[in-house]
Amino acid sequence: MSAVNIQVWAVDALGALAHETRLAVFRMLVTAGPDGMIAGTIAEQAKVPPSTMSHHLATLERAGLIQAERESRLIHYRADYEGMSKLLTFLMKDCCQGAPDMCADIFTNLTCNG
Amino acid sequence: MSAVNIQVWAVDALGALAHETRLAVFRMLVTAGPDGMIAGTIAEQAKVPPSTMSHHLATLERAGLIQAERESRLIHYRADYEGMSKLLTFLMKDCCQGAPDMCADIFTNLTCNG
DNA sequence: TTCATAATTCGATATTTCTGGAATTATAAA
DNA sequence: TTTATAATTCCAGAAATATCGAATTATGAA
Repeated sequence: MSAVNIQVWAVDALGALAHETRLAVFRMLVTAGPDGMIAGTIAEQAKVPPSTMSHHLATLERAGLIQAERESRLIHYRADYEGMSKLLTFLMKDCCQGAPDMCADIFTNLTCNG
Repeated sequence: MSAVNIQVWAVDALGALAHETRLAVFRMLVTAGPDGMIAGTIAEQAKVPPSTMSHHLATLERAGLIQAERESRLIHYRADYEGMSKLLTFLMKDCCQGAPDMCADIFTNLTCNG
């Protein structure tokens, strides 16, 4: 996941998020924090059949945006903060180069309390 | 573009970027700065036929990530910094809520000179 | 073992997206 | 008006994604 061209990976990660259900799930897991959520609960909350959700979760996991961990019969999914961070960093790098003004604007608007 | 649910728009914007050629074009335009680039040049640089590129440019424009402006026979495309900023802000909002630690990390790593 | 539960993988269809040559539109020069 | 250039839109086939019931795997309890 790290030897390959980062842009190729970014396309994958963006594609994983470019879906109504998957984006909702990802946001759900990010706000759920480190404990994450159980597969079944995720499917239920998103109102999607388990088998469909399983595909979506696999897509997000392959893209390095979430992580799975089995605990007996349940599987916990949690956001992969490193992947998330990597994607955001990648997206921002170029603006900084090409349009530092706007980059500054973004930083101004983005505080954890705003 | 602003009355509709922002998550719906985000899915669209992410989808627009989730393509090797389109992501490359978008980055090209971001680094090109406010002058932007001409459609033909973009197609040439990306090694893609004009008609194919036209579709991709339209996709990015519909998603609010780039803007087009005709100047006689040429059409200039430039990055839409507002759209970009909106997308990044949207993606970050949740992490701040769910994982302020990581959010802080991202901010630390992201400076226009790093 | 046998049964029950949680989740995934299989398989087959439906839908969406991608691609690029041909035709068309927009603009300007001869 | 005629010709040329830049770009888009049309169209149709190819490729990739999405969906979800049924079958399967993994785990634990009776």
